[in-house]
Amino acid sequence: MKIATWNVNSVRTRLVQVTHWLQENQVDVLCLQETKVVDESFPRSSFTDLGYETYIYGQKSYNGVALISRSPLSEVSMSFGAILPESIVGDLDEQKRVITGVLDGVRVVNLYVPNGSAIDSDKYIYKLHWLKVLREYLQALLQQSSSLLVCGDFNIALEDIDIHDPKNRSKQVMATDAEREALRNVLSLGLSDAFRKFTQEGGNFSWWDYRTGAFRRNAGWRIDHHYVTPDLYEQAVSCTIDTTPRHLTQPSDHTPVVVEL
DNA sequence: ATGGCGAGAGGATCTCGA
Repeated sequence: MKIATWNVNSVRTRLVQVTHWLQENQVDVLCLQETKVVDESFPRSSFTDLGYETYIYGQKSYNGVALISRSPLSEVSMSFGAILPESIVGDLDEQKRVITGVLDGVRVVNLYVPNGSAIDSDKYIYKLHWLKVLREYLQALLQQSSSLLVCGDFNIALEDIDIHDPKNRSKQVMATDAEREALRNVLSLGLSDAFRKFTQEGGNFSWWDYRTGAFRRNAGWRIDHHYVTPDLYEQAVSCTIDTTPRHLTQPSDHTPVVVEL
């Protein structure tokens, strides 16, 4: 089973690139983030024409996630509120960032973690709170299923080797101690980084800033991840970053990460 | 040290991303 995660930065702008990639890379589930489109306007037929099922959860202009699956998924749900009580979720579901479904006994969770903007901003506080609620959400899912694959754009580089230039990282959003601690607290549920089963070296990134020629310089960050429970970690046979789409003209600033179980 | 680029909304120039 192959699962891919890709923040496409607008599914409509990237539609040709995404469908082409899907034809070249026969993944079972493609997890999209930042689709940036309401459900009524999601380009479903481009995917159904290729034989894929679409499960979408979008909003106007911002955020939005989708599962593109070769086989029908079961137990599909969107939002924290589908699993957790309103008293815990509060208003977090106003931003569409969570979708999940089950394929062959594996629960796939597709996340678009908040960016956080800047330290000391309200959005940074929001991000840390969101990660606390994420832990509750995943804990609830783990009570239903022991095989969990949590992937997406986490907007966090967990280790210094996940950043091209880690100096000053303590002041940089996506790399602060508080963000890393919040993510490690999530992973303490029993989730491990599938990519690090196979690759220990730095210099492997999944996002490069559009500005300053960051991709040419490989000045990137590894912030798109596949975190899996021990059974799936054992089953994983590869986890790779496909930089091919990032070379295209008018690319997303992220590139796909693929895990094979 | 700062800003760089790109997308959406809307119809000039904002906000937002990371």
